[in-house]
Amino acid sequence: MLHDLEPICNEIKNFTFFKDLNKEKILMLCKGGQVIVSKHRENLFKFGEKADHFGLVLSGAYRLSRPTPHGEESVLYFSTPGDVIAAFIMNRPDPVYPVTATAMGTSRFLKIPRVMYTTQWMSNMNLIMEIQKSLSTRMIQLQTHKSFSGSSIPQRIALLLLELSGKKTYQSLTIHELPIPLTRKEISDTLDVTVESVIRVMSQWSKQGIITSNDHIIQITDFEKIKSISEAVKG
Amino acid sequence: MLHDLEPICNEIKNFTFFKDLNKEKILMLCKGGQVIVSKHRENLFKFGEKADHFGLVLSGAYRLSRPTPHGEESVLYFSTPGDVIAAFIMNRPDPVYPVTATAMGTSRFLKIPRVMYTTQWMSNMNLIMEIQKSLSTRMIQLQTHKSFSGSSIPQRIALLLLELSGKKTYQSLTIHELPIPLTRKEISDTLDVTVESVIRVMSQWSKQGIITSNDHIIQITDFEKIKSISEAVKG
DNA sequence: CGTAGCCTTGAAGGTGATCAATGTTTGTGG
DNA sequence: CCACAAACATTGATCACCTTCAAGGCTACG
Repeated sequence: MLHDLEPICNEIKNFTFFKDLNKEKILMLCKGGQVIVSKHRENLFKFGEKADHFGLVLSGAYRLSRPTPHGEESVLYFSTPGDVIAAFIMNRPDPVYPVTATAMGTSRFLKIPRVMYTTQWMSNMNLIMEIQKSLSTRMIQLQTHKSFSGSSIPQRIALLLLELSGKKTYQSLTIHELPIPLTRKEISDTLDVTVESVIRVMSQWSKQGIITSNDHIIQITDFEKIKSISEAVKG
Repeated sequence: MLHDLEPICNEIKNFTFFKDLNKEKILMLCKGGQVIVSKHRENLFKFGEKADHFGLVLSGAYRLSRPTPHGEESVLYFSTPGDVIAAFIMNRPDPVYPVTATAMGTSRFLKIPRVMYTTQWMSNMNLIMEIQKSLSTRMIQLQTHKSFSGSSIPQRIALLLLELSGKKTYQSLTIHELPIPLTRKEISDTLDVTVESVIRVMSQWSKQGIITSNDHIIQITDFEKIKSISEAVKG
């Protein structure tokens, strides 16, 4: 079992969570781990299911969402490589997944049994700090989204694009490309509005040359314009 | 200094966070702590300020909110006695408060220096688990709110009342009284809608005898009705 | 006793949802 | 490799819900 993880070890040792750890320690933390390859739109786990694993995004991306009362999906987060998923509920009494995790394109995930968290992970001070840091970042992000929920749809889309473009590693001076391929539906589910509304705004922007989109890859071509829209105050 | 905390010790030793700790240990954790008495509408700290303290709600309640782009306040959480506030950002590099904390009526707060968190609190496994549990609860609650943001205002108010009534300790069979006195404005700021909308819905309910409110104390008199409104699916 | 915070009601208007129809792309199995 | 289904994108028309604006009353408190 441990030998299966050897190649993975090299892949993950540069992730923030493991930055100061040696190979042996990493193998300890991931003991019993298993690499899952997800096809596009395939679920890793679903909202409400018994949560007996947590894990690490290796490649691709996963969309974390929840069903709404109307049968829609409310997207809460886009997880990219290096993100730890579902860890923070592992020390609850009888945990269930608070979200559905769906692959966006072919993606890979290192699935780790729950006990590893409560025993190995929790006894590592550095790791605890990192987990709490990433948790607080997510929390603050959610709160930011909430505080913008009263804004107009164009403003909220602009803010989302800026937020996501900040995730990217490489930054060209003029063109900002989002690191994740996004459908209009995914954007609308993130903002909890209808697809039609998102399309109306974004096709307008496309015509005006503010953004470009090709095969779900969105580029911000007029960064300043998007920024000013995101900052607009009505009244 | 330590002697000042002696009486506080008895007050807090029954809070969930300290349930399995003896007096000495509690005094260790709260060393350097200081009791703050807040008047109604007084701020403990403000969004964006340098965060060098965290702490514990002793009595009363504090409303945690953030400013919105329109100059409104977006209420994120109501903290009641026993809640730990601002702890989860203490191990960030250069922390600022992610919310404003405002007293709702006269309230008391035990303010603890940041270093206590990174040194004492973080080295206590039980405490870490409790912190993570409460953090994940708050996180899930925020996510739940988000997923309901597409629902109608009556439905969202109903859900909020049910959620808050669940916080109460004593449960009469028929009448459910909210543990926190709430203004319509606070409700509207929690749901990020206008006061007028909230008033229109709630005065309707008052007339129909579904709820009663007196001096900001809200009682749910027809629990089943509120429940059915909260579960309504349009279409 | 005046101001500040909260509650209330009404009228008008707009933003975004809903519904419907159609085109495009992607993926799958015969 | 084609046919068909499924997911995604687009556009227009209609309308409800909620915001906005305005005006007034109530209560608490310095």
